[in-house]
Amino acid sequence: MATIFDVARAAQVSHQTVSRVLKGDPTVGAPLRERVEQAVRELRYRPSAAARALASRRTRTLGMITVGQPYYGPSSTAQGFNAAARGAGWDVSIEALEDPDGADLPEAVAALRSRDVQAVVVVAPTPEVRAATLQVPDRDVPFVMAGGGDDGFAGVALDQRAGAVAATRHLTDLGHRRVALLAGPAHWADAADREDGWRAALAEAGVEPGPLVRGDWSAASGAAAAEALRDAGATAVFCANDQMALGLLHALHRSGLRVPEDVSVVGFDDIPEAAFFTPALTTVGQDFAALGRALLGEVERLVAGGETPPALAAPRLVVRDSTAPPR
Amino acid sequence: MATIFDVARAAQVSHQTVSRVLKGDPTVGAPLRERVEQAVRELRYRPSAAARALASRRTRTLGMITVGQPYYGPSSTAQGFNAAARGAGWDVSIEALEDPDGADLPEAVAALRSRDVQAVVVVAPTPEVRAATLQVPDRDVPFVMAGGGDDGFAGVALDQRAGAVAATRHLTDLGHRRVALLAGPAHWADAADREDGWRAALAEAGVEPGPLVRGDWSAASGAAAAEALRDAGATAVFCANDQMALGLLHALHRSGLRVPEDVSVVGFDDIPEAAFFTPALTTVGQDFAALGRALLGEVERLVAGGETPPALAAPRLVVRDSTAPPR
DNA sequence: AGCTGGAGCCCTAACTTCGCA
DNA sequence: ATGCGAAGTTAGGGCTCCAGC
Repeated sequence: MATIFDVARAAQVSHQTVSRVLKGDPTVGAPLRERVEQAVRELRYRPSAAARALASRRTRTLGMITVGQPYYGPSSTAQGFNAAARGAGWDVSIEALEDPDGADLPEAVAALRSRDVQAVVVVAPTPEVRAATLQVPDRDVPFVMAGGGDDGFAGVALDQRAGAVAATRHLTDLGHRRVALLAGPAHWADAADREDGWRAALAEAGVEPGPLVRGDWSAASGAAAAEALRDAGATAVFCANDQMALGLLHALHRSGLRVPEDVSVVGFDDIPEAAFFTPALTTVGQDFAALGRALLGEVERLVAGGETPPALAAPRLVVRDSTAPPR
Repeated sequence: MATIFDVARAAQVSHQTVSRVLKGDPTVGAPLRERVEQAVRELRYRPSAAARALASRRTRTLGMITVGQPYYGPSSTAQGFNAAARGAGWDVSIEALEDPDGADLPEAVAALRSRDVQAVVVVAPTPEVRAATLQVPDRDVPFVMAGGGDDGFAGVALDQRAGAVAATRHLTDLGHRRVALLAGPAHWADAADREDGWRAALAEAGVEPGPLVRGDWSAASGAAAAEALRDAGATAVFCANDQMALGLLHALHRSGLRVPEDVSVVGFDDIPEAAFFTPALTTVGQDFAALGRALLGEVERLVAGGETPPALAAPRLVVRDSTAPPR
């Protein structure tokens, strides 16, 4: 590969001038700039990221840690973050954890650190991974959590609470007085926010909170919750994500209960498949790509001291066929 | 940060000895090795990846390009690849393309090249992205395609054809004589393999191929295909992925046809939700994590000249409730 | 065999020099 | 002289590799 000196020789300038042209320094005169740019093109010169990092002590690299199953939300968030980062000239180094308990987190963080990433973004952090992250010695770069910061972490999250309020209010507006929550796992920030919203909307409507059953985000856990929900006499169930709603729909169908005639069901996330559930799922749509971009905004704020990223749009209710007034 | 010289001083050896200990060189004597290891621990020394890359001209970094929607299969494959790569000491730099037509591919490849990645893995390459990849000038590192190589690319794929044969044979064994294919998009390697398997199994059973309708992997396209499939009188449909099967189930239900009584449906992939479709979907399970590991194996073979990775386990049929003998 | 020393990888940052109003 | 804009020069950054001892 050509080096910066080869380019300098070809353009008959010093290597420093080449460096200046590369970074768009305006103090380089037009004629020299031309010559350098042409030499770069002719030699197909690409600067070496390694040498740059070594000399400048900045790697222009961010670390991204993903956790758990490849669900739609986290995957979309990661993708949005990625695209935004590339657009801003960042390189993204990824570490996919296999263990939701975070057993492989130290190893992953070590790998990112030896890469000298300038910040780390954690997507879909389980409570265990959050805790493990706190244990990391010498956290000398910013960590940003997708899905809400706390415990001394920065974080960015969509307004889950507002989404949950919209979903629950939709049910009370339909006349439901026994509105259950099929919640996400305890200690997850996302799950807690959705639970808060559910409680708030019910309080506002003057309705006692219905039964609360906890799942683990999976369709299987949604199916497993069906019996308890039915026994508790819920006429409507707000599910903390679409997968659990799918499992619930499945189990209700099996037990002979009809949706929405016997029970109304609302999901959360609006995964692309939700419109094709049977019946089509009423759910809450979220803009994960925007969340990804916001994560990058927060990272840049922490790294370079930019301004606070603009607030994210609130999730919006998408009404389909799985909700109706109670009988 | 501590440098290798700091460690050398603390351990009273030369920096070169430290380097040897770090890479596990057996020519270092036990006492020195001890001293060095202790100094490393005490100083919390981590080698600088940038300096290493610069000096050794090897970055120990792989590029991964992902394309399109975050579907379960590709996401799982990416995750498996990632975990395997970290285990083998590779760093993975990721580029998520937003445009399935590959408009942002050159930019992504340029980013990876300036990072001096030693190989590039492309997950879920659309035909457009394959084509765009061929246009990349100076492809000086190996490119490995997940989902089958050709056009001068290396590739690793699960045996889609065998899976498709199993799915189709299951339907003919049940007595179906009019077995349709809800195919993936034209020109996708995966789609073609599944189509081949369908044809082969039908030929073997002495059954004329039923209608073939093409979708785009999405549930929406599966729903859109329902009418054409019904009009063609198919009693069974093999869908090239689970999402399209979901859309089909949904549309069939709406039009009053019952599954499996009126039509049998088989999917492909066995996404975690498939067991909770209504009815539970008979489908073909694939080990995406193994595919991810095999991708890494192929990369290492190309980079270091290792042995050919072992063959992947064949996909296996998972029979649930969406298939039955024709009436 | 077991260890040390120095050169070199490719850049950037800081300083220096040059030329001209 | 004075100052400033536009270039060049030098010194590392932290490691591996290749002689040497």
